[in-house]
Order: sequence, then structure tokens, then C-alpha cells
Amino acid sequence: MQSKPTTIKEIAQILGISVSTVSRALHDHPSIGLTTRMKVKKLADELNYEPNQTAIFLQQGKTHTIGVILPELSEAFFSSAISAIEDTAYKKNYTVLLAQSHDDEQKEKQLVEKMKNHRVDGLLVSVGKNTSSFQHFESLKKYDIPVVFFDRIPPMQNIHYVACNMEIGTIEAVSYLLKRGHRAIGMINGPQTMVATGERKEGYIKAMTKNRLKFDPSLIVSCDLTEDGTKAALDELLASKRKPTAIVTFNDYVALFAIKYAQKLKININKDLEFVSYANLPLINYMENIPAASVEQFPYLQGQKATDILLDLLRNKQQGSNEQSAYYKIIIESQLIENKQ
Amino acid sequence: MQSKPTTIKEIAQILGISVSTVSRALHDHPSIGLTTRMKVKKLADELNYEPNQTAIFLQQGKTHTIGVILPELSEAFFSSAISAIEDTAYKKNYTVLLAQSHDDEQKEKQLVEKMKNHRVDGLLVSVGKNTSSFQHFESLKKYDIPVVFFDRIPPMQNIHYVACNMEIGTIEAVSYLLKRGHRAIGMINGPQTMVATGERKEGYIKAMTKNRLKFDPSLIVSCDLTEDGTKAALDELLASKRKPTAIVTFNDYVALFAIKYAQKLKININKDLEFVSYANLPLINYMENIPAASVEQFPYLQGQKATDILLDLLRNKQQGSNEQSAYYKIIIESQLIENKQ
DNA sequence: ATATGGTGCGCAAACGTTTGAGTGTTTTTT
DNA sequence: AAAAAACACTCAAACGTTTGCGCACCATAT
Repeated sequence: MQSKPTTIKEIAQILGISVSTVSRALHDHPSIGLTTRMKVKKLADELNYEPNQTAIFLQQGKTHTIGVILPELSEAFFSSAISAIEDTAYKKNYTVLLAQSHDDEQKEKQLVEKMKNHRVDGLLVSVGKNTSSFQHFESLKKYDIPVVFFDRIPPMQNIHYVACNMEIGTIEAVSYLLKRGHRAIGMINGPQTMVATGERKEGYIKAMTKNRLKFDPSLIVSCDLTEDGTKAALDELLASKRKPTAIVTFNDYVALFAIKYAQKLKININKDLEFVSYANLPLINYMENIPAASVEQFPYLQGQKATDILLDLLRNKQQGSNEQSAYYKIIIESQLIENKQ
Repeated sequence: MQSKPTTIKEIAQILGISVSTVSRALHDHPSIGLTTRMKVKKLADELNYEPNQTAIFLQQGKTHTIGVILPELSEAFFSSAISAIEDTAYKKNYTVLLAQSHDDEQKEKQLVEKMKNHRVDGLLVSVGKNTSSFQHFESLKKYDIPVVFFDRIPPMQNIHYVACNMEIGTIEAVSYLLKRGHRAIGMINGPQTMVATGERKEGYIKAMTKNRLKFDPSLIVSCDLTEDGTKAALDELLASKRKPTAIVTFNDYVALFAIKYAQKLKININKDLEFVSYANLPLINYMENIPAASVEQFPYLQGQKATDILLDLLRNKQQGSNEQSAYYKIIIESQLIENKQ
């Protein structure tokens, strides 16, 4: 029994009235009499009428849907963020269209197209770590599809974004290590292409100069965030003239790779070599050797804020306020959290 | 400059031909001449024409979208599953509409309605653990919206599902430990209320009897899956007459709690006390002391299979094959995976 | 009796696309 | 040379909804 859903047209026919009357009756339009309104609602209820959203989408030119593009759903940070996005969107009666780029620039571009074709009302994006061209986002502006970036934001001028300021957190992290007596502090940083990489470096330098210590560039090494890359980076640090007694790593994953490797090298974690990291992943609750502290980046909060902003933009757009001069640039201050061992 | 997207109509007007010709030209319909076809495509390209999906949705009565309802996005199992679902759907050019129930039956019902209104072509569902009524799923059948359940499947008769059988994996796990010479094998099981707890216990007993060993009930203890509960459970096991030399834990989290605690007790992990667990969480890649083996529940595979089935159902539906007698009931055998240390 | 105004509803266009059924030309077949 | 077939394209309906405008009707005020 695959009874096709009831339409407004059928209701109109049964009641012997016009479709427009039915439509208005269902929307409590004042120009419809009480009796007909009741009749319509009663019948609609009996026939289990449900408005066909696709028709409404077409009619209104909007879908009440927001697209989300992020690198990797199974990463703790993003799964937490998407959870927040869905929660927030749901409350405002929006639906979430989801896609992951797997850090593939090409796929990211295709996804933007796809989202555009699906006529999402707006887009939430965390850009892939390899993405180097950003034309595909520019093109969205032409179509008046608002985009809010979160966490991994592109180096573009006029964009809305919410991100975590890594600089403050990094300053805190380095200061924390300095306070604990370390002087040779290494850093395993991310790829040069990422904004976050620069921020961490800046924070590192600022923390050093603030404490009137000279900055040794050889103590900062890049890595591609893979396990092998991390090993290589650690090797490089350990081989440098001023062997570091503490290391700030790009994120918890890198930290754990490094710790695992360091243990293989018979290094006593958090005694001979102390770690501080970013992200504050839940998994460190389950572990023995973990970074002494982590810079929390508040993924849930970021997702929430970004969604709030996007929905706000959509509301303003609807009301035709065309002062497109203001850009939301929300910075959530990262915060160093000391891990209880 | 918010130029509205180009439509087929505009192209037709500029070229002085009809919209149907443009539509057919873009679809390489044989009845359109080569020259017009070229002209159309060229102009469409120049104007950056993108078909309006919402119009196509309405026209074709299908959205090329599948809805996914699951309890909690931020849980590792589900974030891995949703990752698989998105990947698989993307390959077949489907899009994913996402929502989480937070194990709330009421919200789950609302989400089903919402998905229906959005005219998703099909639905993928992992039911909340508190859901006790399943009427909201029944109603989907009337509208001919196929549903495939995965992992957490409801007690309904005629449904498609893919799930994981825990008993086999447990038998393997216990047999694995027996083969390695253990005779006193403990089990830290879950709460008695959970179905999965019973499955594990059954598997344990079957493995023992299969190997003609007597089953000692005192070697199976319950715990509430928290860190403290795990500690208590481990204490209980270690205090029993036949002190176990190996332990099967309800899941990886419990295993890691237990391992962490055992280390505090100066027990040599995987030498004095060997662990086997369930889930095979990715986080063990980052860790030093991990269970020797884990019963893998294949979240990615489950998501993938479920999506494959759903897309298959959709394809068959389109081709009008109305033999709705067959139901997919895929059991993925859980499998013991030895962890490389 | 005529204007005024409110009430309750219908008409038809619009959103952008697909597609079955024509229609007029040209080419091929017999 | 006439009939048949192939070609290239157009018309218009359909998908389900919303909404500006128009129209009839009745009640009240002039």
C-alpha cells in the first residue's frame, strides 16, 4: 500500500473549494472564514496531510537547509562540532546537509558545487588542510549564499568566521612550560599552509620575547601531522644542538604519536621530556602517558557559534537588510587546561 | 552583486529556442541537432548554468537525499558510521541529511516526520536506546520510504537491517585467550539490563563448554562502564579465588580504565594480565598499553553496508520491481582483531 | 438609494525543470 | 513521384505550493 502523500489540491477538490483557500486556511490567513478553516484542517488531519517541502523549497527559493563541509567526520573535534551544529540548527528548524572533504581540495570544490545545486540556504565550512586555492568559496558570494567558516579558516578578506585564537593559548602553553623551568622548548608545528601553524609560531615567539628569552628558530619544526611525519619531526628536534626538554605539539594526535615514539626511544615522558598540546581530546582520559596540558579549542562551542551566525545572516538576508559591510569575526580564546595525571 | 542563478528559461530566450530544446540539449537527447546542442552547451557554460535541484526534486518526486537518524554524533562508533554513510552516498551521488536523536524517543519521532517532509528518498536509522514504541517507523512504509536500520535495530518483523553479532566475536575472544594458555579468564561485563551484556555472557559460556572447560560464574562481574565501576570490577576479579590471568572487557573504554588502574597496581599489562576487548577504537593507535586484541564491530562497514542496501532498495523501487517480500538482514560477524603492539 | 468598507473566497501566475505528444521540414525508400 | 521515415524542434502539462489581485456578497454609514 504505497498511498502517495495527500496534496493540497486533493483537499480542495474534496471540499469543493480552491487550492488557494486551502493553503490559506492551513496557514490561518485572516481572510478565510472560521467554518471553512475548520473544515480544511479537519480533513487535512484525517488524510494525514503533510506539506511537500520540495514544492515549498522551489516556490520560496529557499530550502531551510544548511550545508556543512568539513574534513573528517570521524575526528573527535569535528564530530563534536557537527553535533553542535545539528543541535543548534534543529532548534531553529533548519536541517543539516553533511559532507566531508577528506582534506581533498578537489573534492571540497565538488562539494561546494553540490551544496550550491542543492540550494542550501547557507554553508558552514572548515577547510581542508591542503586547500590552497579559495576561488570556490568566492563564487558563493555571487549567488548570495552566506558562508561561515569555523576552526580552519581560509586566508580571505571578507568572510565570516569563528575560530579559536591559537596565539593566546600558545602563549599560555609556552609560558606554562617556562614557569616549570624549561628553557629549550621545542615545537612540532603543522604544515606551513595552515593559518593555525602561523598562529602557533607567533604565540611561541611572543611568549619567548615577553619573557626576554631569545628565539631559536631551529626549535620549531614542521610536520604533516601523520605518524611518520611526527617521528621525523621529533628526531629532528632531538638531534638539534639545544635538545629540548619540553615540546609543544600541533595537536593531541601529534602529541600522542610523539609520546609513543619517545617511549620507544626510552625517554621518560613528562620527566625528561614534557609535552603540551592542543585540542584536549577526550581520549586522553583513558591514557597513561599524556601531555601535561592541552589547549582547549571548544569544538562544540565553535560549531554552535558558527551556526548561530549563519542563521542570523539568513534572517537578515530575508529581511532585506543589505548592509553587507559587517563581517562576523568571532574569536574564541583558547585556554590551557592542565591535565590531571 | 547577487546575480540570481541562470535558468534554462533564460538560455532558451537568448538563443530564441524553447526551454524543452535546451533541457534536452543539455541531456544529450538524440532528437536535438548537433549544432543547437553545441550552442546551448556553450552558452550554458558561459552563464555558469547549474540545474536547480529543488525544481528537479519536485518534478521527479525524489530528492537524491537520504536521511540519517542516529543517537549521538560525537560517539566514536557513530561518527565512524556516518563517515562511511557519507562516503558511500557521495559515490552514488546521493546527499546526506543528518540528525541526532540524543536517545530521546520524542525527538526521534519528530525527526522521522521532518525527514518525511523533506522528502528524503530513504532513511538510515540507529534507534535510540530508550525507544520503546516503533509506530513512527511503521508509518514510513505507507509512504513507500525505505528504511534500513543499523547497529541498534528495533524489535520489528519486516525490516531491513545490518547489525553485528557479538556472540561469535566473544567466542573468538575467549578461544584466543584459551589458545594462549589462559585458563582463568575473567570478564568485566556491562549492566545486566543491556542486551549486549547477555550476548557476551553467552559467548563466554559457549567458548568454555566448547573447549570442555567448566564455567566459573564468579569470573564474570558486572560494571556500570564508568571508571570507578571498572576499578571496582577489577578489584573484585583480582580478589577472587581463581585470580584471572586474562580479562575480557565490555568495551575498549572499560579496557583502558582497567589497564590504567592495573598499571597503578604494578601489574605488568599483557604479561601478568592480558586484556581482550570490544570496539577496536581508533584511539588505541595512539597508545602504548592496549588490549592484546579487540572484537571489531566494524562501524564503517556497517554504515557502508546499510547505505548500499538502501541505495539498492531505491534502485529497485525506481525500476518498479514490486517484489517486496525479501528483507535484507545482514549480520556482520564481529571479529577478533589482534592489535599490533 | 448610493457610496463605503469589510468579509470570504477564487483565479492565475510563478518557482525551474522534465517529457509525452505533436508539427513541420527534409531525407530516404519504393 | 508518392509514401514513409527520420529529423529537429515546439507546445503544454505536470510536480505542489504560495500569493497578489480581483470579485462577489452583505452590512453599515451617508
